[in-house]
Amino acid sequence: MNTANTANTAKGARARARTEITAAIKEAARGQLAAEGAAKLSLRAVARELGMVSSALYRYFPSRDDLLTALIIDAYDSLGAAAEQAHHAAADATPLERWTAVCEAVRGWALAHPHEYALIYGSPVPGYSAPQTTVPAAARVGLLLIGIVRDAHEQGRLTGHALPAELSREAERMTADLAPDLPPEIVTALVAAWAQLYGLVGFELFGQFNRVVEDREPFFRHAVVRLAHGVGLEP
Amino acid sequence: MNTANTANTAKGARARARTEITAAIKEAARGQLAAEGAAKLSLRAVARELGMVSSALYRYFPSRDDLLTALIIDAYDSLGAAAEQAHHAAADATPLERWTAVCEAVRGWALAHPHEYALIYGSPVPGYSAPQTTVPAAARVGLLLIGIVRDAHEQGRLTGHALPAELSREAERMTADLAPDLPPEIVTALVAAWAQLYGLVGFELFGQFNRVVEDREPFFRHAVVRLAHGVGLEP
DNA sequence: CACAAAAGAGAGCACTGCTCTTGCTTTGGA
DNA sequence: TCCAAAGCAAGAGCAGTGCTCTCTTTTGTG
Repeated sequence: MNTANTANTAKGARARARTEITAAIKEAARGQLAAEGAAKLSLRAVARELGMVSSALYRYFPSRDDLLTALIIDAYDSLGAAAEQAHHAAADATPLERWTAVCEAVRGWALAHPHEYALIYGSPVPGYSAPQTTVPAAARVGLLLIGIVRDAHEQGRLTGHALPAELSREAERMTADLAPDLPPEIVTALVAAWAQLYGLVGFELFGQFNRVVEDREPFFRHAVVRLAHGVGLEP
Repeated sequence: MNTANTANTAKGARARARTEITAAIKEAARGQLAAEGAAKLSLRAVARELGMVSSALYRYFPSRDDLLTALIIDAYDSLGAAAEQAHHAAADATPLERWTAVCEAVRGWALAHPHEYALIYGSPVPGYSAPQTTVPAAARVGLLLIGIVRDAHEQGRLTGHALPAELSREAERMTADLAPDLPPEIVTALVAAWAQLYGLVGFELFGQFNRVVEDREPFFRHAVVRLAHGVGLEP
């Protein structure tokens, strides 16, 4: 997959055609995904759209689930890129403003790509267990949030809340894994806020807010600011 | 001629058989759901398991999606019942304790019925739009949380946070709909916490916490207490 | 009892993911 | 340059799916 970068032109025409066709397949599949959802993504329909026969597709993706996995990775990357771009555009703002910028970028991307969002943050596909390949792409938004909180911490703009004793071990473990330079209570709150952010987005996207929350943008913005407060970010 | 009874068996044998078979179908479908997930729920397999032919199933459910809808309603009810039972068991405790009891019941039910949880809080099925019939069942947990917060409010154990001006209209609309006796800032925070709760549960269930949060029970408990604080519940 | 309504059985349609075999084209090394 | 090897597309075919239609059997009731 991501091995054909530098040697792209050096490789023969065949290899180039391969990456091109692979991209075309993903493109067509993404189209079906956006139109009908993951459940109705049909290899045969993709093949038809590309003017090939269904069995030819198996030269590029060994199974339907592998195609889905490729789309999942792309979706994570697309979401991560959107979040990073929003963060970059707010680079000079306060940590709280950068936090909300990233969160709103996540929401915006989700609303623009509902089926792709459902693919990565909805129910996992049948027997599929997220391959390790998705991890780096999936981590991008989280890393962004960690970075924002780290900056706030360095600026002395953080106030934590005490942790219960039963959680201290796990909090320290998570801290060592994710951000050893931050206090454990902050890291814990950050991880929870990370999950809660996707709760807000998912509820809006999957219709749970129908007839409950109507004017969602200000609601989301406020919820996300309160989320930041919970992590310790001060205005 | 003989026996104009039908008083004790008001519905007749046929109607009873119908409800029995309907229940058996749902039961078998639930089994497949738990074993393989919603995507692999096959009408034919259900029929096979029951010793009927697939076409006979259509006398009970007009389509596969209708079967799924029935399972969705049952799942909402099962989750709602679990939450209500946990709430009832903690009836004499403080609002904060009742809050955590309900939240932990939701998490426990989700862990015990992952595929059913995915059915109701994961990505919606292809073209399906939640029929209005699911609403009352879906609302049970939310009503429970509203009731807890209302009790806390009556006991004077609530402290709200100011809302931004852009949100005041929507906050008042939601308050009028959901809990006119509560302050709008509380209702807003409550709705957000409701969504965030499912973010926490979903991330654990769908594997987003893998290699991130290991000891999840204390993490969840603490997160849920902080959630309650965010709504204004004091210990 | 007779008759209409309800239920089951079976065949069949259009579709799916996937495999296997058969030819054709490109490629890289001798 | 030539040629075997590898890559690729096509087609047929298998087992499975949701769903519809027709036909037969069962069953409750007038």
